[in-house]
Amino acid sequence: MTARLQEIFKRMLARYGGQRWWPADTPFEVMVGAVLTQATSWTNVELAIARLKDAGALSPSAIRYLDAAELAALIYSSGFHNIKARRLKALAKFIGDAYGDNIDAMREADCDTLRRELLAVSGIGEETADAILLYALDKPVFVVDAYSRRLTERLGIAPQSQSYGTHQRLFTDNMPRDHTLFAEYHALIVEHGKQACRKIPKCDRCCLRDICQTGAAASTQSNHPAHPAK
DNA sequence: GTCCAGGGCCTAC
DNA sequence: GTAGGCCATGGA
Repeated sequence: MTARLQEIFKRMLARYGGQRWWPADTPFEVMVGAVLTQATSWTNVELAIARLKDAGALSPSAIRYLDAAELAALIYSSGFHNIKARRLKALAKFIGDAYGDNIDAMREADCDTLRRELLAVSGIGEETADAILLYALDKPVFVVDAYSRRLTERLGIAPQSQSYGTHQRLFTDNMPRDHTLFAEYHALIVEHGKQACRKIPKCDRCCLRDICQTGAAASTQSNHPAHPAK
């Protein structure tokens, strides 16, 4: 499995180049983006982050200070604005209460402990917590999302229905525990998903088409159904 | 007009 | 424990 995962990484890197995620100026901006992108396309999130920046609201204290309705208005474009406003305030409160708004202190904290703390924050689930740990705090955790589930299912590596932890261990147990590698791998999976895995005709240009179980190549060789909707 | 997007929470069963 | 509903906008 290790060699297979490395081959997949190598091909995507050659095809798409280094992604150098996450697109943000500060670790806290990464955290905000991780919450806002829940079930939302990144373009909508960018609009919301730009408005938060303009309002000078991209710090834990500013988020705490803002009225929930004001915050919801600023992040309107990201969808679920009322819920996400509550989630951002809960996250900002946690950072203030537990770490005194000191992001460096969070970075130095024990990874497992911090993950448990983040999961206890309302609105932070496993994927969001891991995105924060990996991209904002340089912790070596792998982010499992819809893209990685879709990819591993199509490559016949793992069924999409696997639990989050099982899916995550597929990568963490078979790859060097390096946050830079995990960040790049996940970013490449997302880029690959956007460019090559969403529409069947694009499979012709997919760098993984010869090992894909459900792609165009596979479906022309058998009666295998084309890509599942999600 | 319809579908989907870099989830998570809550409720019912 | 798990399936389903809900939260919601913007782009394709």
